[in-house]
Amino acid sequence: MAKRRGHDAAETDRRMRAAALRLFARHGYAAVSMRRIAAEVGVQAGALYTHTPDKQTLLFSLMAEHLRELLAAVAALPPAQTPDARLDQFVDFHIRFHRARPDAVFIAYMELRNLSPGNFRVIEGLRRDYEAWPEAILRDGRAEGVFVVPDPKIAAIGLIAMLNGINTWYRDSGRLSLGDVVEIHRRMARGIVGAGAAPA
Amino acid sequence: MAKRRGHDAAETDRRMRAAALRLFARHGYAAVSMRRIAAEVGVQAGALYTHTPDKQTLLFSLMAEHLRELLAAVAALPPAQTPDARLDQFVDFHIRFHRARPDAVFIAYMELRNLSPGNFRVIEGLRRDYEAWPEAILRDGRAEGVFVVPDPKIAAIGLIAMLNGINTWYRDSGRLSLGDVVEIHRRMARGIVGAGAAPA
DNA sequence: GCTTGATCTGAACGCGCGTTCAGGAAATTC
DNA sequence: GAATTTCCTGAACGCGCGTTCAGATCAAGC
Repeated sequence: MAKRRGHDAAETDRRMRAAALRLFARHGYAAVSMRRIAAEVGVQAGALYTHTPDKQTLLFSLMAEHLRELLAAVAALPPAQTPDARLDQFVDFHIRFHRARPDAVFIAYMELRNLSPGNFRVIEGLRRDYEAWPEAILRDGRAEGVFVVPDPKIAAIGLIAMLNGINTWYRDSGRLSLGDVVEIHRRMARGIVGAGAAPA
Repeated sequence: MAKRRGHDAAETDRRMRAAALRLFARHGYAAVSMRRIAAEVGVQAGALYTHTPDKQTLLFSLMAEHLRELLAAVAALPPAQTPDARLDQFVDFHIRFHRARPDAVFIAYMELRNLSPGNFRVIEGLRRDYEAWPEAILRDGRAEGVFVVPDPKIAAIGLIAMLNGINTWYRDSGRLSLGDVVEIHRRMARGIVGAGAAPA
């Protein structure tokens, strides 16, 4: 537990990933060089290769980490009973989880085309695993007769697309609080699944 | 009207823009070189600079052209009377217009960060002009008492986000026809605005 | 058929890219 | 306190980048 003076693998690793996340989100994978990431970390470019085999793997691991955290978090939600309650819970969870990680979300959606084919398949699989959660809620709600959803898969994807849009415009300093935004989208989500809006 | 043999400005111009549109959409602005665009056109890289002052302006003009076409098209829609009919019409229009131009749509949403600040402001303005169309429909519907929309601006943005998601998964060879997709999203759009779903 | 003007070629400019690697420095192990 | 291990530096590799420009080519105008 001696004090380290700059040669701490775990710390450099953390810094590298944080810098890459921010820079990839801000400027795009192709536009960010390893030298620039290294400069943010405070090392020379070559030192990064102690912590990642190459730039492509760095991108992939950032995306995979984000999606695995997302899946773990959604799986850890406390059980809710009715489809309505589960939908409300999902909307709240999705908005808040994604709002807390704008850079990772941005990368996970925008940099798919910069993944190698094999890495792309892995990420796509994780994304589909996540989409299965709202889809199951919609399917169950339809089976119980409380939702009217012609196509649960498309409705789930559409719901996620709508919720993801929030990250492009929401600002903490804006007109609406995050709680307002959640409430508005809960209502719209209930509308999408034909659950009938709550009384005004 | 003599037959040209390779030195036709208009033709080269058209080819350059078509190649840039496709390559930017496929690989991203930063990852596509002027040499690669030139190779698709069948000229040397230097020749492109007869047709665009630089790469940045080429990207901007592709985005601006797309958005101006979009605005012209939405303005040319035949008038519809009720808010319900206008919403149905908008959903149908948006889906079909965007489906017909996947590359331009992709670029207009993904390459915003590669625009210079001045160009960015122009494109953002055009996008807001478009968002004003569905927002007006929602606002009018609420004024007439047929829509229940707490926040028309957010609902309009959410609606567009949901509809834009289609382009990421829809394939002509898929399970659903484009007509099916339109119908499903018309229903979900009516749900978002609290218009009550049509009978199953 | 010569001149003009538009269009393209081909080479060049300086620069930054991802990645590698020999060697040095510091912490850890014995 | 010597040996080992871990992490980093600094230089280098070949390559492709956006852009420029002098000169070639060719259709159009007179």
